Amino acid sequence: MTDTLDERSWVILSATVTGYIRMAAPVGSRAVNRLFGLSYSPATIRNVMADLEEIGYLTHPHTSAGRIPTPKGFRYFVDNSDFSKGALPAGTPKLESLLEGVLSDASPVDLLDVLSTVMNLVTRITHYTGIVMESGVRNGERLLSFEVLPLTERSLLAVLITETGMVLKKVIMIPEGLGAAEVIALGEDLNTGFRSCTLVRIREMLMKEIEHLGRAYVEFFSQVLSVSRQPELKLFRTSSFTDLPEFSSAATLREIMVMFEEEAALFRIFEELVHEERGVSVRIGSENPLPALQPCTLVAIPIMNRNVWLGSIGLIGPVRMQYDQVIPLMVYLSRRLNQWVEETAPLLPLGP
Amino acid sequence: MTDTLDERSWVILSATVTGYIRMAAPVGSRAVNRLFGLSYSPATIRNVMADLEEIGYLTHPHTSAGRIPTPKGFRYFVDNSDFSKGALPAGTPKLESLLEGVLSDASPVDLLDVLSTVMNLVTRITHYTGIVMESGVRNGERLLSFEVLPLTERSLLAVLITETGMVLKKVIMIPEGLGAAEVIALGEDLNTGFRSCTLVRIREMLMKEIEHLGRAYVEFFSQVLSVSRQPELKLFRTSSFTDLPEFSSAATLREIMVMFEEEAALFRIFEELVHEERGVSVRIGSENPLPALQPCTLVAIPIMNRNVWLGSIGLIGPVRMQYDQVIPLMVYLSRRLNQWVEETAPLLPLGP
DNA sequence: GTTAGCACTCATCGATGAAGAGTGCTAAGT
DNA sequence: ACTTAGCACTCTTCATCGATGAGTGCTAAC
Repeated sequence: MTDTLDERSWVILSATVTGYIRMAAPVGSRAVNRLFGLSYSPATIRNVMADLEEIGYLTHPHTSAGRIPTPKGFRYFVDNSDFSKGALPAGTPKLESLLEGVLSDASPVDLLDVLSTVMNLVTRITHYTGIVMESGVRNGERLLSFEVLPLTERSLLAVLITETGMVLKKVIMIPEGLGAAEVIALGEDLNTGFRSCTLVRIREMLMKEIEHLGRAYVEFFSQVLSVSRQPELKLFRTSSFTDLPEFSSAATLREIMVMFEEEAALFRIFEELVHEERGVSVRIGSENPLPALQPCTLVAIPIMNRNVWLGSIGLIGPVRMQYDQVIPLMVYLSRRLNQWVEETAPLLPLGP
Repeated sequence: MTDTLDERSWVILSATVTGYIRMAAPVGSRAVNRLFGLSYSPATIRNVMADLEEIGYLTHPHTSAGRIPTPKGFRYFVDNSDFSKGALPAGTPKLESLLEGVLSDASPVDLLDVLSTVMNLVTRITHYTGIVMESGVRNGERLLSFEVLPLTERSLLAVLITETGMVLKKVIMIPEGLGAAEVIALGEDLNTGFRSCTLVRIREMLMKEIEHLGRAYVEFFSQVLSVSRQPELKLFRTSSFTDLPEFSSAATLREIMVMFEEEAALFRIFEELVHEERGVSVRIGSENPLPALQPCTLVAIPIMNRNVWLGSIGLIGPVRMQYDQVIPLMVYLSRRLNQWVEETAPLLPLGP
């Protein structure tokens, strides 16, 4: 499958892909010849293109049109290009200095905010849609503080803070047969008793305790146990697709918009990517699971702190994405953000 | 301006508007006559329509087309219709029971979540775009708890909880010349000293104190003072516009998508609406400030607790919105949600 | 093995014209 | 005086047609 192309074929494939990225339209033999000043004549290029089409790297919308790279063609292009010295998108130096500013007085405790700010900037530069995701509850985290506060006559507010600064809150109805003061005292016991235990461990221990206690206590504890935190997802510049000719029809735009509303599906994608790759993931066209993502490329990186997944950021654009700019940019972001997290984040647990 | 129409004109205006809402296309005299079984002949209707056009309630895309209501026409229609006994949209009974379920075991402490759940349901029924907004810091709120917790060697986490259950958190760098323990003790003083003072008051008092204290202390306090909370905004089913013929062009869709990314502008709109009206606000077409909102109608209600604005919810749809369904629905939601908040919310402050 | 030449294909675009919906006016009806 | 039927007229929509031009694939010459 992954045949290695000879030099000439590679040059022509590469030129076709680059041309298509630039023009957003099928590129013909003549265009490849002229645009890239190749020494091969259009006729030769045509022959090579026909070969490339046979291996499945290029297609033909119709007889008299130029060639379009297939996802497979893009994949070969991405895998075999050396982007390391590629020019970052215009505005990157500015981004870098802004990024340093953002990171210097922020803490990973506010990860979602920081990543949002970053992707906001990034989408301004790249003109693709940005995604920021923060993973949900991380059960391995340790308890930093647990507090129960009076809210109304019948309810209390339980606030649970983990060592990474995650704040979980939950309104607790005062169980029948218990007074507010009693419940608060109970909360204080919990706070002192379980401090710096992991959340899973606390749950386990509470489960055991529950048997020995009365009904009312059980009710209180089970309410406490249900404190959780949903993963969060934010999108930036979803309107970027409206600028692209291949998404100029209302129908395709509709597909995209509907897809962006399926937060659960998007979340799953990032979850899967994290299990597969730790660096920059590139999913081109049909490599994406969602139908609506098939005309798109997703470039994503996870944000990790010592093997614990905190969240991810990604860019979604057309298949003819400016890989030469986006990939180096994401490599850079991955390195910088993960370094920042490791350096400034509160300690994370080692075991589960 | 607000001429009162005679019976016949009103019937015909009303039929035209209703017809246009239903057909999404200019409606002609014949259609009005047939569709609504009016006793006036097409010719008469034509005459009346010409009159209505002269007063500015209807327009003409071109000579041989039917009539379209102007925003002014819609406004008259909305103001003079009695929607009170109008049928709620299909699925409303189900919504009501779901709503009761949601409200029964939720607290206004999680207002954003609750409103999000509600609007998620509502947008499923109405097929319009939903907006949920939670207002930001409410300085009049009283302090319920303030806690400083160790996070890393050089930083602490300050967690501030207000009486409405809002949790504000902020990472505080340990000021030079102070130890972590000292800072934590300082936080505890603050907690006991200022409990149940309003946030503004606390800020005022801290400002005064600051003068008497050393550099390091000042630094700590000023970090604490900067704790704040941004307003939040969520959109639901923005793709609803893709189903409407009047937004079927990619260009108009683009406008809509870009507008929905302008969170600040949307926020401002809700802020202004709250100052103007306490019930259901209806902004039709050109009555909206944003250019991109001109082909839209916004129906919004604020969520209040004793004159304190907690947030808003709204529906955005085409100008030819199903007012007869949406308005009663929003009236109902306004009543039910505000009642719920007043009944179950933690006490809110009276003065500033 | 490479390239020039040429016939052929096919999408795009503008012009043309028929169809159809709806108006506005006039004149007749009540 | 108000209402309605009739009819010419307007203007959009849609399909058809043909010209245009880009680009290919093949063949034959280099």
